Amino acid sequence: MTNLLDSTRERILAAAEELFARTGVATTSLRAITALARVNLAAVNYHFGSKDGLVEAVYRRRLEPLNRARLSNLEKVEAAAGGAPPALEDVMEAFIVPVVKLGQDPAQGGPTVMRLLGQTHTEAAGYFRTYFAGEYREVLERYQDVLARILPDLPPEQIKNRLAFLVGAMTYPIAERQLLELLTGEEVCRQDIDTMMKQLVPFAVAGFRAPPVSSRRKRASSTRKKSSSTRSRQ
Amino acid sequence: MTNLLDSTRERILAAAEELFARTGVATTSLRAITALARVNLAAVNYHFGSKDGLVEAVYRRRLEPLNRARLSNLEKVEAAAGGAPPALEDVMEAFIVPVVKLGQDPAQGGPTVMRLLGQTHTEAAGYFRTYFAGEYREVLERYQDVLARILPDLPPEQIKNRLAFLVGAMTYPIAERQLLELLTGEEVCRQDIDTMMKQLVPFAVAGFRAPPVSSRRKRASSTRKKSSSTRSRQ
DNA sequence: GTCTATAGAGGGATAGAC
DNA sequence: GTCTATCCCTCTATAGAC
Repeated sequence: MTNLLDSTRERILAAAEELFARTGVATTSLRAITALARVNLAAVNYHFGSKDGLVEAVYRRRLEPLNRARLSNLEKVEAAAGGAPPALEDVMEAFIVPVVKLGQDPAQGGPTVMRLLGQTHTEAAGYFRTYFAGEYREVLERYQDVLARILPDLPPEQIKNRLAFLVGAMTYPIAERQLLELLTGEEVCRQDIDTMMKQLVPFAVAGFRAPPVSSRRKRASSTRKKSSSTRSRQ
Repeated sequence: MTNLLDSTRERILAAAEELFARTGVATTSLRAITALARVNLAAVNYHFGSKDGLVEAVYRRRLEPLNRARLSNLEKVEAAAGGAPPALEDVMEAFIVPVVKLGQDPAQGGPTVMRLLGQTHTEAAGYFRTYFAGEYREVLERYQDVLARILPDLPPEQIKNRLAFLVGAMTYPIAERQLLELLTGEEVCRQDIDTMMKQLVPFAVAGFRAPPVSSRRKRASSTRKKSSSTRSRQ
């Protein structure tokens, strides 16, 4: 625990995070990392054992506080509600806001981290499924439980699915900001991620409040006329 | 155009798709691809020029029909509505259903393609931004226009953002099925992607119908009491 | 069009001096 | 803890025989 904020260890972590976020883990070499960090190549193996060890350290440094914040936020929301189910909007914010905070605070990584998080799921798969699954799973389970109390008519599987939708809706725009610039004409991304994530809250709240999908029939309830042409072609 | 479905070219495409989907483009070597395809290593460069050429061909083969279907579906929905704005649900289905179809039809790639699509945005970035941007951009713009007519009170930037949320909500669960298994206890993924995507429709419809977020204040309208504790910690 | 053989670059890791 | 030098591996791409 030699913690000069500028120690070799820290410089490596920062450089690796930067490059992983920019071009992905697989395409980033230790040579590129140590060059950017202005540190010797062998230092990575000394401090982290291997490239995999470094990758895990980079992700863990950000994911742990993120998930802790999500859990503690949820506890606070529940406490404030007494025994009653908390407001759905509060729960959504408890989940989403920690990501925004992470991206706003340069000390926690700032905007760079956001892209890193976006790559988490694709990239991380091979590297540290075990750690990742453990940490993340607890968060999802806790949120699932609370959501089940707020939305008693929504079957558990549909709660899980909608949580997956939420994670995707949050991750993708963060990760693919640059791509979205190309695709949508750049104004989208002039706004910061901050704004975007705040707009995600009402979107997600409304999505969760949508009526459950009945399992056998395909949405039979509404009174709209169905334009059958929609279904005819691939 | 030698089109025996089992030509060397096709075998390479199939093997590459399989491996890209499983472990990503960067970590998949031409050696692994040609071994799986039971084809000579040099064949890749003969048929596709380079690894990048192969990557582009693999993605293009799936993305082109997908986006064409989205556009033609949208046209049909608009035609069926006469001059009036079509139903929001029809538009969402026009966008989402082609992905489901793709995943259902083994001839179009089947379940494998779904993971490939999930990696599209992260992976594709470096390879063929140009092609990708052109093709995809048209789709997003057309949907944007229609959505703007359906939801005249929602500012264009918020329509764009919500489209990004939708793409993420669709992409992530598809791409990370295996990860979701670990995280949520496996029942989620016993259901097929088919079911999941159908559940995405009402989620997205409700999300788009959520009231616009006013730009200056942070959601001042609702009558709920706000538990300020949510905001206190990171 | 298909194959073998190999060039040539770049990767991760480590031994051993300091 | 830091550095140099190097080992050994895998990769993409290509030349040239068939």
